[in-house]
Order: sequence, then structure tokens, then C-alpha cells
Amino acid sequence: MEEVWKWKARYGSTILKQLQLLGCSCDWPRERFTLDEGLSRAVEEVFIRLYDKGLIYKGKYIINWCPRCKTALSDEEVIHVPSKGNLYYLKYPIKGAQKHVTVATTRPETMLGDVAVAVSPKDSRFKALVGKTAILPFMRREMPIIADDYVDPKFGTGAVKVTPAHDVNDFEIGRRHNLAPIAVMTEDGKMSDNAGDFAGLDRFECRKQLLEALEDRGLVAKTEPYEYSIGHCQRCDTVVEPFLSDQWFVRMKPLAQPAIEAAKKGTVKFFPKRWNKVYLQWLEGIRDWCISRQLWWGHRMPIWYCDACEEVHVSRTRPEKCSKCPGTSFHQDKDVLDTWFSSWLWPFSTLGWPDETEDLKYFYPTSLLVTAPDIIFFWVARMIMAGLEFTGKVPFDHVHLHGIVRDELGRRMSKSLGNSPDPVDIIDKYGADALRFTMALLTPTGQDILFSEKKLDTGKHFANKLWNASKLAIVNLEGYDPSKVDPRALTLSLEDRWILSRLSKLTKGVGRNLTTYRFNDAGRALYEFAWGEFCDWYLELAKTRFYGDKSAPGHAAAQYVTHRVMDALLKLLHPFMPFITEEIWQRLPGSGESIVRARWPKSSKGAIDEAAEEEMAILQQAVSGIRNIRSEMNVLPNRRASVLIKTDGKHLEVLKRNEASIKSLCKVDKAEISPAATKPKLAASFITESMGIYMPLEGLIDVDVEKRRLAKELEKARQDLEYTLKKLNNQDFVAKAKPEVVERERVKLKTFEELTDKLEKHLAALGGDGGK
RNA sequence: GGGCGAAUAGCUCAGUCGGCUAGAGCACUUGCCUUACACGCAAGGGGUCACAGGUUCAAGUCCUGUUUCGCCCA
Repeated sequence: MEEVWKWKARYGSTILKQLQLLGCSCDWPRERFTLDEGLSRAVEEVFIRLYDKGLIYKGKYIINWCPRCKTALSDEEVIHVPSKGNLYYLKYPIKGAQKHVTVATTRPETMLGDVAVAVSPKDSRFKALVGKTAILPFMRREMPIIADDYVDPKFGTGAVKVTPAHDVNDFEIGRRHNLAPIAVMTEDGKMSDNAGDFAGLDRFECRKQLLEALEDRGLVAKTEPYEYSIGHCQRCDTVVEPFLSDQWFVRMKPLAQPAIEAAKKGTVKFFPKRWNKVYLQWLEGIRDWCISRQLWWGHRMPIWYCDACEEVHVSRTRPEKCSKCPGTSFHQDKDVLDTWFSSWLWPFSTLGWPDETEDLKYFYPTSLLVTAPDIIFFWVARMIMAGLEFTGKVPFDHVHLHGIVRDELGRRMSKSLGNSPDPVDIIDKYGADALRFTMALLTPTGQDILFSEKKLDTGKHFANKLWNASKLAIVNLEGYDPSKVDPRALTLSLEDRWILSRLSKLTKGVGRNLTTYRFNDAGRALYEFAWGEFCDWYLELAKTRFYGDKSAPGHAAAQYVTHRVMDALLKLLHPFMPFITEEIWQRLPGSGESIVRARWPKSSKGAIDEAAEEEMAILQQAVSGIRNIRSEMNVLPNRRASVLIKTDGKHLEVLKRNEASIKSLCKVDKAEISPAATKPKLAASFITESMGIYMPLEGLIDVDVEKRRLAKELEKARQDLEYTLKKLNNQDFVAKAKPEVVERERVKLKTFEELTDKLEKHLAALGGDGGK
């Protein structure tokens, strides 16, 4: 026993250490193990209560037996594997006739335990045979030929052998027809003394020899390949044997009913909700739970037998006196309980139940269970049943079923395949934050994830990006004190208003995605905001103010916004990346004791600024256009350039106001933004529906390249135009679609018309054949 | 046999209430060690949304069927 506890301490602590390395913020002082004293008390209490209610009984039934572990298993502990085998057609002589009846079986060795042959009562082929007697080969046993509804006339020959000691259905047939089972196997999977000449053989060896013997006597009618599923022991993979034995069961139907109602009424909700159906289907077809195990490690059953009369007593302690006879000495049942018999009490046994403890009152029922779907039957459903039965409440309101991590080939991680990476190694190599973030980002809601180390680069690179962005931010926040800033006194630039608007939307979106357990969407939104908006655009734009005059009003505004965004972003990212966010946050000016205790960001409607987002889009479009020219024409970054932008209206106004930003982001010295701007002769151009961007490039222009670019753009624009036109020409569309959708199409039409028109003109000016 | 899920760029996946001119990361091509970051920056190429029907003004999205793959249950 000591060794076992050592083993538990070693492996238990390995898992705890891994959780801690991952940054899981568990309530560590409340750690429990199912064999802890308090939990054992809960197990006994539950056993006694169920027994007193008549929900626990002992009986001789066919159970799943593992001949290697030498124990009973519950239905859930058996893994069915589709396997290729054979269907053997065996001929049994009929007494007093020169005829045979042929039965089909996949497990011929069980024939030694046959007690009858059964046919369907509706099967006219066998009408005459019912009531006759068949003779079991080797054993020379006389067996009745009976009619039973269970028999499927379409299976095999329509006649089946009946082996009540070695098949669940045959057991039921045997009961209906008063046939005594004959067990022909022992607990270790060998043939028993009841197997006649085959006694002592291993079950599979017996099958071989038996078939040979049957062949010799001409009793095998035929053999055909047959695929069927074979049960394996979850623990050791041995082929499970249906075995007749005395076991303890829990009557599940009465416990299942309230659990079914709870899910139907929505007292307990599943995410994603399709699992609700899986849960219900299992509960609706629930069968009694075999809870006794012939193992030496586990909770002993609180069952005592009188030494004198074998009367059963259920009691936490050894009884003093037999209730049936004068006996005073007892022996405890040797079996132990299925481990799940303690696990299903977990939500309340860990909190001190059956005592009405403070913990129980405060924490129970809990709000959310996070687990994998493969454990719905084993644990989730049973916890719900136990919660309702013993506390009258569901143990948790929500059940979030996450995906299962598989290897690259989609296989389950398993010890025997050796395909499960050690989290400690992974964390060493990539960091816990990268691991957590990548998993959250890449795990589709409720789908399994195919894991490969390479995928962790995404999270690692993101962590690196975050770190570098924070370096830039922190250096430029030198001397900044958030408590001394009055935001109303600041003049915010376009990018300031834009990023605050984006942040507000992000905050709202992340909150919504977290409460609906859409972690991948939350992660994606954070990634795109942090990298694609904050780093790529905001920080780049803020540099002009950071590197400029530190006493200028813009400098203070940039500091204020950078600090606010960093602060909120880190908090939003904290559940995904606890370590790096804490590290950075501590370095931000004015931060508190720990980000763990910091207030979760709220999105403010006031910060949403649609005008700023629209204007920013104009600026981005212009910048992208200029960069496109530079890149296509191979204008190196260190080469100074100038641009002319011909535009008007809102675009003109926005671009003029943000001229400095354009210059800085595009490394442009001179920018002429005007409705009157004209294209110089030797210039590269970038055309949008509302802007013409030109970069004078004497000697660098390849007219053919330029023409090809524009022609390609034109082709796309014409396609889009045609498509939109088709829609708007459709009377049904205009009449039936929502007005705002039609309006949107009209705007698009105008856009594409202008773009097509401009591109055609430019191509024509280049001497191209841009015409129609 | 019953149930569930998946099929979208070379790969891994987003695409929420049907309104898209289908997106991202990785990979690929080109240029750049631009004083936060080469784990990076900029630009670019790449799609018959598995197939066949249907509903609708409108389908990657809804319905029916088919195929392939995966999972669960018996």
C-alpha cells in the first residue's frame, strides 16, 4: 500500500506541476484525491443511501470481464473495435432424425456452453423444428429448439445457438425459457471443467482446436469472413469476455430521469449544444451500472456478511450483531468500487459533503465544467445525476466540451503510440504563453485539434511581437503618469481616435466570445488587433510624435493612448498569456500589484468613432497605394521619393490633414495633394475610384510593367462592375432586397464605374489598349 | 445498423442573423538588417467553397440526396 501512495504522489505531482507550469490558476489548497478521507466518507454515505433506497442490488448477470485484470468492467470501460473475423456455420444433429439444424456464430468456443437452439417464431422455415431436440456435438447434450422474438431471421441461417453463460442476449433468452446457464470458461479466460475434452485450453486455442474437430466430423457447413466489433479492456486492451458472475449494480433509471429533465429544461446547458443530444441519448437508454471491481486498490464496499448465515449488512463499520441470526462475526465484501463511483461525487464531495460546510454553501453549485467530450458518459452525466440525487441541484450550469488534442495524423495521443509530447519540454522550447495562446487560437470550437509543434510558432512569434511592441511603448512612456492626465484636455489625432474605437469594439467582442466559450474567436480578434492594427498602424504612426518635440501637445496624446491601449490589451490577453502579460504590465507606468487582480476592461460606447474608422481607411488606402508603387517599381526604402495625389472631397480633406503621416509611413519627402494634381510624364501610378496616386520616377519607369499592372486592375474592376450591374438590373432584387442592401450595391456600382473609368483613361494615356 | 461532426488557397483553419468584391497563419515569389521586433517590415501570386439537385431577388452559409474522412453508440 505504501508503494501505491508513493506512486500516486509521484504521478499526481507531475500533473500538478504541469498545470502550474501552464499557469493554471487553480485553488491549490483545495486539491483533493478521490481516496482522501473526506471523499471516502462521501462514497460510503452515498452507497448506504442508495442501498437503503433499493437502488443498489447484487445479482448474477452477464458482465464485461477482463480475463487479464480479472475484474468486472462497466459498459463504459469497454472499447469496441471493429475487427475482421469469421462467421462459422455449425451443424447440430437433430435427435431422432437424419437431419441437422445449422447455426451461425462468431465465437464457436462458446458452443460448449450451449443449452438450446433458437429461431424466430415468425420464421416459417423452422416451424416444424420448434419443440424438437438438437444434440450438442462433443458434449452430447440434448437441447430444446425454441422460438424467441430476439432471433433475427436474416442473421446467418435464421437459427442461433443459445449460450446463456457467455452472451448477454442469450442470457435473457435463457431466462425467458427457464434454461440453466452452463459456464465453460474460468476467470482467466481458459476453458473450465464444463468444457469436456477442451477443459484447460486458452479460449482462443480452444476455438482453433474445436473448429478442427468439427471439420473432422463434417459439422462445419461453411465459414465466411465477417466483420464485427470486439470489446477490449480500456485498461489493458485484452479482449473482454461476457461473463456470468455475481456483481453489484446501481439501478440507473430513477437517477437518470431528473438528469434528463435538467438538460431538457436547460438547467444545465452544453456548449456546443449538439452534445446535449449525445447526453440525452445515453441517459434515455441507460443501463444499470456495474460498480463492483475485483481489484485490490480502491474504496472497499461497506458490505458485511455474517460468518454464520451470510446475511448481508450494509454499514460503514463492522456490525456488532447479525440481524438474522445470533452471529457476531462478519467478513467484509472483498470487492472494491469502480473509481467513477467516487468521481461522480466530485463537485460536492470535495467541498465537504455530506457535511453542510461553509465551502459547500459558498461554492456549490458551480457555474461551469470544462472537459472533453469523451468523458460525457463516464463522468459528466454521472456527476449531474449524483448532484441532483444527493444535493437536489445540478452541480454546474454550463458544460463546455472542448476539442481533443490529436497528433498530426489525427490519432489520439496515447502512451502505446508514444505520440504525446511532454508539456514540460514544449514549455521549455516555446513557453507556456505560446502554448496556451496557440491552442486557444487554433482549436476550432468543439472540434478536435491536430497538434504539431510547428504550429506553436504562431504563438511564439506573437509573444515576441508583443514583447517588442511593449519595449517601444515603455521607452516612450518614460515620465508618463496616467493618474496625472486629463484626457479631456488632450487633442487626439486621427490614429488616436481610430485605435480607441477599434479597442472598444475589440473589448466588446472578446467579452462576448469568452462568455460563449468561443476561445478561438477571442484569440483571433486579439491577434489581429495587436498585430495588424496596433503594431502595424498605430505604433508606426505614433512614432512621428514620439520622436518629435516632446513638449508638443501631440506627444502627451500619443502617450495617453499608447498606455491605455497597452493596458487594456494586456488585460484582455491575460487569460491566454498569463506570464508575459503580467511581466509587461508590471513595467507599465501606474500599474497595480498584479494584472491578475486588475479590473477587466470595459468597452465604452463613447469611444466608438465610425468617422475616425472611415477616415483611417482612406489614409490606409493611400499609404498602401504608395507602398505598392515603391515595391512594384523597386524604389528602395532609403531612396527619397515624392508623390502627387489627385483627389477631392472628403478624401482630399483627410489626406491633407494627415500629410505628415503619409510622409512618415511611406518615406516620402514631398507630397502634393490636390484636385488639380496632374500626372507627370514619367511617373508610376496607382489608381483607386477616388484617388490617383503618382510617383515621378525618371528613368525608372517600365511602361510595359505599368500597363500590365493597370490592365489587370481594370479587368478585375470590370468584372466587379458587371456583377453589381447585373444585380441592380434585376427588378426582383431592387424590389425585394432590404433597402440598405440595395443602397450598398448602388454605392458599389458608383465606385466600380469611377474606377473603371479612371483606369481606362490612364491606360489610354499610356498608349495601351484599355478600350472596350 | 443508429447518431454526430468535417469537407473552403499547397498545408492548418476562420467565415456568428443568407447580403462578399470569400479571409488569416504557415508555406511560396520579390524587395528590404528602415534606430520595438529578420520570431521582423513592405508588396505580391494562389480558390469551380466535395458533388448533384432544390428554396430564395440573393447560397460558402438554408433544405434534400450522394461521395469521402473522422468520432460516438449498439
